[in-house]
Amino acid sequence: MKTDKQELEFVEMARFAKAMSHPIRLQILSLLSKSDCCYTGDITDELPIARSTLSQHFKELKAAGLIQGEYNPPKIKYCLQPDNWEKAKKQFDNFFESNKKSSCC
Amino acid sequence: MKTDKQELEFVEMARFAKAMSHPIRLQILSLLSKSDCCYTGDITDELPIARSTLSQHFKELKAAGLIQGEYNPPKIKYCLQPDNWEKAKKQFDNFFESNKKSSCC
DNA sequence: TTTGTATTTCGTAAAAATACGAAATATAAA
DNA sequence: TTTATATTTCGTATTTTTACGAAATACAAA
Repeated sequence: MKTDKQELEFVEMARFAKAMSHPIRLQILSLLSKSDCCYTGDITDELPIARSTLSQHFKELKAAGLIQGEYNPPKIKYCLQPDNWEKAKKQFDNFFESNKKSSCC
Repeated sequence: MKTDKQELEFVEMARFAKAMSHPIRLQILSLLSKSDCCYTGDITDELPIARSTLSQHFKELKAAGLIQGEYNPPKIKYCLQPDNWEKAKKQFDNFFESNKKSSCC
């Protein structure tokens, strides 16, 4: 069914939205992009939050597929995950586009 | 400071993202738009969920400012909230736009 | 006035998110 | 080998989210 397909799409999009539903995580994503899409510095210099908490946020962004990390202890290099990033962008674009503000209200 | 301004923007955007972080709520938003941005029918016909649960989802969408409802008991007419809808659209657009996939990864 | 309809609020329970500090991990540098 | 560095994992506590059924609400129609 077509409906089921869209329902699955919504499930996936909701997962991206949830990953973006915390200010810290939006800041992380923004930081990653600003440093040419990757970041290696000490990110707690930029964010007022415990390291372990930050690590949890990274974990969630990774679980949602929005970022990826190369681990070379004691450093890690975090990057946006280009494919899913593009996918999320398209889903949101499309969602807002096909749900335009109309004149009915 | 400029940073604080952006932080506030992220707080607001995170609120929109959270409102959109559940498949049912995405379906609701989608339904509203498809029925010319408003909906008056029995929405539980379309969604496999208890009425009270649905009502909670409506409440959250309302709290986030994405929808509005005219209450004429026993019916309610739900509509997208055009201004905030537009605002959310722009925030997401802008966020993905300024965080483009680059060639670094 | 009673009945029907569509919705919300209430009470409750279970699961998930958020945050922290302490300890563990893995490598580089001294 | 010891020390320093950046990060994760663990244990824990608090708050928030999600879901349901039962009861309440508010009006229209019979």
